[in-house]
Amino acid sequence: MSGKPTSVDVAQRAGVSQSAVSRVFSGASASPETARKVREAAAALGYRPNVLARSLITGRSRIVGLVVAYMRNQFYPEAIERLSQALGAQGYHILLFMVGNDGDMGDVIERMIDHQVDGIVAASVAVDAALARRCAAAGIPVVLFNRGADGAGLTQVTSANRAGGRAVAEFLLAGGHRRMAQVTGWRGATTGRDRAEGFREALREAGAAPAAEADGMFRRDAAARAALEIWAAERPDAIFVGNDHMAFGVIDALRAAGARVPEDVSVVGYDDVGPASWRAYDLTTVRQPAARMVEAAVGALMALIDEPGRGATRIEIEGPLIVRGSARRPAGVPRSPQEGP
Amino acid sequence: MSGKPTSVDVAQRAGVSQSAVSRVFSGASASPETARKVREAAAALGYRPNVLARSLITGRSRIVGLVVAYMRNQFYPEAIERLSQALGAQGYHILLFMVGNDGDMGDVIERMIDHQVDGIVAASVAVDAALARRCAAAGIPVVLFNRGADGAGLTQVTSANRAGGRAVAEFLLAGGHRRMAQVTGWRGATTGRDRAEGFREALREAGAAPAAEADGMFRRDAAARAALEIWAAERPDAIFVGNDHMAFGVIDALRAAGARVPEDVSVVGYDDVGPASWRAYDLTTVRQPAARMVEAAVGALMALIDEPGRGATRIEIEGPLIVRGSARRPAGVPRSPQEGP
DNA sequence: GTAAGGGTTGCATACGATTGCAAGACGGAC
DNA sequence: GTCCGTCTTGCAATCGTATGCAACCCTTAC
Repeated sequence: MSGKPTSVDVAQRAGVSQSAVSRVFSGASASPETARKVREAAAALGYRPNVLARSLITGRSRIVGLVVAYMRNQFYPEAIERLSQALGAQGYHILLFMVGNDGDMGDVIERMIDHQVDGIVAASVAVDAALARRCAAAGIPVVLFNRGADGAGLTQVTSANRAGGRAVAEFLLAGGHRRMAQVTGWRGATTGRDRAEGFREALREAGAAPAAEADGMFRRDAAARAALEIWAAERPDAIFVGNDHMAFGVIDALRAAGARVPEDVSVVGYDDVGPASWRAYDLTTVRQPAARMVEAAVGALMALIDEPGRGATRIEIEGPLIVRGSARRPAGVPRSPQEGP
Repeated sequence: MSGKPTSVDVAQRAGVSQSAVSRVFSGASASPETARKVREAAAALGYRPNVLARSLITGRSRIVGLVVAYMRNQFYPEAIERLSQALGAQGYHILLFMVGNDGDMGDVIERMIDHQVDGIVAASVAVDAALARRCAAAGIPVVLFNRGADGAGLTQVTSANRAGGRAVAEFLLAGGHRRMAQVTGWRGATTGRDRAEGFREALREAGAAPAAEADGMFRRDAAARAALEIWAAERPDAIFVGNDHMAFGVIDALRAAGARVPEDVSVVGYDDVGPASWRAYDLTTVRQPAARMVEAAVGALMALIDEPGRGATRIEIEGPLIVRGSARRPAGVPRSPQEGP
């Protein structure tokens, strides 16, 4: 009784067995009378169940591992904030892992398994088939967030990236653009690829093709450089950038080169992170509905935890094109109404 | 042997006792011969020690709880990224908690204690004396990051906020500004208060005083509104904003009101987050050296974990004023050299 | 009055590791 | 050859909780 009180201490004080205490706190059946005595004793002693001991025996930790790669893209802090809330509401906690872009993902997975996490959310991180197998072998469900995986057969939640890319192309076409380039997200990521392909596809259907393409690697500086080269070489009248984070860099670089946005060149992004609505950028972009994506991801993860045999699902959440001032608008298309305070 | 292999399985296969396996993996002494046999058997079986069982008995989880309030200020994602690395290097993992600004901090602390975290890092979160006592009673050291606490007697790591505020005032004075206002960080936070006081102090010593003051609450929109009111009423020639996150909003608002930055009004921020160096803002600001602050915080936490009796320390890390284009420069003062790629 | 049945309760064991203790092994000094 | 000290090693207890099993109570139906 010197350190933290245990269930035994509570049992003694309440005049019941240790099992009774356990049952009261784990929700198993107990008579109202017993429950009352136990709760009173527990309150008097300041008892709280030891989650480690509980996890050790039940095999469930009520912890989910969260892997994130690149926090400088504002989309992820925003998503993490929401994930934290959604998982918290389900009684889960977050064990956070950050990996470099080329991350030693294997080690991270191993450490998550060590901690007996009940599930894993991998945000914008590559999980290959081998890692997926390790998790499956350990009985730990995985949900990919904002990234797909090719052969791994994992559940994934993304926005409707292809449709988003198409929407951008159609918007630019309708706006009378003729020489449309794109600085794509990293080609090694489904997210980047799908957006780019949707864009290309819609152009093709209109009998057009991108005036230029370059891989921005999801990195601001790389994207800015690529955009400058394209600007110098091709003088496009629009550039579709694979995400907002890169688009800010592209706009800065274009302006530094003397180009006016959108008078000389339209720029469209993807994500609709906070700064996209800031006056300095006023970015036309495709919104990724973080709230709904998180909701779906958590829902899918809970389903997998409850029913391990369940097959993989691919969830795509559609998001609207948010029309602001960084791209010339087709006649009759108004700015999107501003949201929030 | 059906599920995950345990130390008993390894022991059997290696022909040694279970204790021997434990000793090999917990770094206790063992003969080279035994160690070899154990490692081989473990490798063959794919054994990894169960950290829950280990924590249960040792009382140390090698997990630190991280509490964060406001991820929209880029400083925190950046800091978290570094914290993750620094703690990882020490063999610690992060259990992440996000709280609203008015957060139910009590609940969070309780849940951290439940998980037997070895330490807590509270980033920009208010920890009052009562909560501090709870942690002390549970034997869990706490380090405040980027925020001080008044009566709680906790170890804290901040930048030299008062000195930073002074530096801004001196820089603006030297630049010939005459009507200097400030939009402070939240007055309820030491960080916001100290910066504001340093600023005021330096003005006073020069025989001046702020032309206007308002509390920006560390929130972008509140700061922007406050700045607009000040601009309309006082026409200051400079505004010191309590952090970069608010400063971006202030600049956007001023420009929207037709003011040119810095020709009509200089704006200076605090933090030097990533976007401060972006062309659209090109913000003169006081750098908070996140790397060194994190290093200090982790160092302090490790010291407290190793030596629980240790008294509280207050660490202040000095950061330079980064001179860019958002504020008129004194003659002869060059822009700060650009860092990084 | 007795049997059946549902709901509570306590006993004892299990989860998978760490660690104090005592016994064994080995080497060196005398 | 004996004695002592150091290094290994196994035994067994321990961390704090969950849970199967059996005993028990009480109610209801016959």
